[in-house]
Amino acid sequence: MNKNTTYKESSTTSNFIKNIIEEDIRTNKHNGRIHTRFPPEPNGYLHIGHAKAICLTFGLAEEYKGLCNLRFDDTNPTKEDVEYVESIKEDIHWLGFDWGDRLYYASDYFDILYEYALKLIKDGKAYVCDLSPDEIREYRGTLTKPGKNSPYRSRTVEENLKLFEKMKNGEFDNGACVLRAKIDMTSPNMNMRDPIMYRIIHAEHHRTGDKWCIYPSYDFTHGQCDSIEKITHSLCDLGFEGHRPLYNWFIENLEIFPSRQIEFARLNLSYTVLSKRKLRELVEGNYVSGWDDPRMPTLSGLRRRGYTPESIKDFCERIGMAKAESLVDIALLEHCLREDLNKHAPRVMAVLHPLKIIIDNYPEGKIEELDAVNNPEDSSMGTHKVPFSREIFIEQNDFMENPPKKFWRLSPGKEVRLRYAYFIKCVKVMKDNDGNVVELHCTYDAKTKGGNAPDGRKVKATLHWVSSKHAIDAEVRLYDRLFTVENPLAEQDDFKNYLNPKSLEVLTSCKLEPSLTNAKVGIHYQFERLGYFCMESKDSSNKKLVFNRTVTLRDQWEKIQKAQKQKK
RNA sequence: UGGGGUGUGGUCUAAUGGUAAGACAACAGACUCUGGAUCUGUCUAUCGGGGUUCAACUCCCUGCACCCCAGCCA
Repeated sequence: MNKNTTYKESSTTSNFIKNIIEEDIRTNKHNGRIHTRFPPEPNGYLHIGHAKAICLTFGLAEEYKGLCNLRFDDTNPTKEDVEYVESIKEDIHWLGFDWGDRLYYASDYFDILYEYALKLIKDGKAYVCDLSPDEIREYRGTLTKPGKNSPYRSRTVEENLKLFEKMKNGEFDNGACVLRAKIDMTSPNMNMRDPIMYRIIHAEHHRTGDKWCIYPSYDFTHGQCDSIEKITHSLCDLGFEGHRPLYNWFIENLEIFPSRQIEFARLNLSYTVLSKRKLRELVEGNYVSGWDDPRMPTLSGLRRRGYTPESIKDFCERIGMAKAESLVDIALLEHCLREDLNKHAPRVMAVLHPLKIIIDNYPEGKIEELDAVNNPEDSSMGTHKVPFSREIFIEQNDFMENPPKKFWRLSPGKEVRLRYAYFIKCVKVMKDNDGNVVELHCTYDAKTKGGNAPDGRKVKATLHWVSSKHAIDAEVRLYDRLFTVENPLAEQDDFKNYLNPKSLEVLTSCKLEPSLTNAKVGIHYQFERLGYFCMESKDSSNKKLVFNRTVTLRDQWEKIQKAQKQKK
């Protein structure tokens, strides 16, 4: 069996990057070695768009028995912070990937980069330019007009060497001059018009402290770091397509290991934004509670919301990998989540909008312990007990005094099943002075214990419930999509105008079945008939239980209702 | 109007000259002690126009549309 066949068997869907890799393996490029890297800048939190890149780079390494490095791209001390380094590491681990002993920083290579710069200067391929930022922009030309050479372009090697030395030694102020590559000011590719290699920034770096006051630009850093680490396939987003000629130029002129840059389309997700800048705007403007607000598409937000790493990885696999820009339906993410949670989440009963029921013919003071299945998808998860008594809560919307067509739940005179308990029939509706239903009186059929009638009669609906005397109180936070429109950034005005005002609804008088006393952060529950929920990791306490709704269950009834409304 | 990219059902992705496939969504039905899950079925696609070929999503020509590039950000 050849290698090719092996890989085809282990891979799921193919994509253009895997095709390239398999061709490289076939032709024995780099002796068949595959080495990728994930290169975040530590200036913000990772989001699900990064998860796509993480799954790609780490996933490819796993699939082709290669390696993937984690390398922080920390070339701009004014924008980066250690806080972000830690969160990024945590998020990658949470997703289930590991970089082993290959944790690197671009700043690890500042000395080598400096030597590289010296080499280009000595080869007459780089020069110190004293033009001001404005002048540089002016000399660069425009998209349709070629640029013109800087008057400093023809400085001698010796002069450049001396000036660059002075730059390094801190003899100039910020912005006084820069080191530029001498390429071609008339290139139709703006990136090749003598790009900046080094700029002066008198600032403390989170790793190198005050050792440097000149810092290499992205272009003069990234490819060389890839090369130093012998990265074979350097994957980045489409935004860097135009930088590839420059990436290659530095590698060729420095005569170093030829890493290959390949670009793919970044992820866009409907009803949210995936841009660090925009997310930061939401955080700093207090539109959300922080980077890890459960409504945020950040990995920390999704984690707190109750998303599982498995569901996110599955999603990243299913969206595929291509160069066409696209907007993925968030429904796919939710599908992956439900699929995972359905298989693994234990079922419990909770009433979010309680309506009290008194079962008139059930003995006062009597308590029964009923068996409830933990997960119908997985019998090995066993059962647990739920207490039943004369007074219970059901969901307010499980009762309607004047039910429309297809409403199968409780209404006056109608019989329904209480999950795992009995059939009950509504005999009386109690209202307050305003006509609101405040309490129901029902009767139960003792022969239907466990939920089946010996005479074989059927009921159309099964309701979840909680015994009022045993219920535990909790706050439940219901989340909905962050924005009201599919693509907030495509709107004419500010994307923040499309924030969903109902993205968070807090319910304070919810009733949970008593087994939830033992709930823990990190366990995902299904509240039957409602959705998947998890304990709030920051705000929940013994005094005040707080749960987050991760995602609702699919709801046919909601669809029917919408259809009925539209008919009217 | 310089350069670099991208166009496949409503959405995302396959097919690398040989039956246009899968997933999500939608719709219909079956089943169900969750109106969940599961199962079955249905709908809808190669940007346009030429050409090469027995055969084109694929190759050629030509239009069109959309995206990216003029930071001392990455």
